[in-house]
Amino acid sequence: MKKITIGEAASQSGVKVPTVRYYESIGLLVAPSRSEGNQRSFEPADISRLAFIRHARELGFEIEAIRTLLTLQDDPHQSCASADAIAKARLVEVEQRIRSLMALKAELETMVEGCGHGRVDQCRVIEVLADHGQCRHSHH
Amino acid sequence: MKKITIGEAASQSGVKVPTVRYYESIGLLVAPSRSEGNQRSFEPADISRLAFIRHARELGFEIEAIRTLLTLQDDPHQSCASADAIAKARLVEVEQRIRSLMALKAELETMVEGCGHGRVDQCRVIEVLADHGQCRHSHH
DNA sequence: CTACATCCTCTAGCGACTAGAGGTGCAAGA
DNA sequence: TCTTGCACCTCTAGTCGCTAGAGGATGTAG
Repeated sequence: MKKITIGEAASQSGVKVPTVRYYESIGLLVAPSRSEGNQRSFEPADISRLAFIRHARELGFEIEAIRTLLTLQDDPHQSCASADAIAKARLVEVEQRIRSLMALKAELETMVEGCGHGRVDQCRVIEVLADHGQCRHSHH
Repeated sequence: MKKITIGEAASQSGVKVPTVRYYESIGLLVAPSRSEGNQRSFEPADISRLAFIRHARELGFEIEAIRTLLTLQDDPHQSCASADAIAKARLVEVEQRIRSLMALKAELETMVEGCGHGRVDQCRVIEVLADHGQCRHSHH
């Protein structure tokens, strides 16, 4: 077996070197074997696992959710109901976040459009911030 | 003058009590006078300031941006160009975040729809996570 | 053999709070 | 007046998911 250094594992998976060590430290990655000089020696499966983690992080899953997803992946005979539930929960979160950000966007646009670029005492940005009652959406 | 306790200031501004103390500790709020028994005694202007901060935080402005906005508010004769720039920058951030979340949403929907609710080895959720190449959008 | 990149561990820091310990102040009811 | 009990005080440490830096060891190319 060829030895994969942490640097190679990092560049191949797209996870940074300190982050790889961090994932090992929190038990998301099984501690790899070491070389004579105490350097980590990864295997191809570790790189897949790192790529999995990275992708899940990019999709906004939390570390604990990823931990669950990884244990599911490790035992392919289990029902995928948990994986499904985690993904669905994440979808709901994302949808809520989008709605909330759309409301924010509308608010910010009003602020920016209304700004006459004059002095602060006529500035709509400051004014709206100071008075929530001027918002069109009350629930952000 | 009537004395406003931290609890009243908190409930009237919608900022939590420990958060009010936190804002004072980082200098976002001028330290209020104290009662004989060393308890904070706020004034109405402090409540407006807290409400301003809260509103700005809800709109996603960072503390340092809020610090700038507050100094602008304190001096109404200044140009509001800075306030305008801060709000515009925040608007751009929000727009980017929305685009990114829309891509995520699409990805998550594909995952969830494709899940046959069977066993993990056929689960599309796990499969897509393991292989970024299956994504429709490469740039999340 | 000498550079120099990469690796190692460990601690501390980021932002914006939040939680808890351990103690004091104050107002209202018995 | 006393007591109950909530609200207040300070201080430290924890949250999440890394990231940065110190100070030293290892590995490789010329």
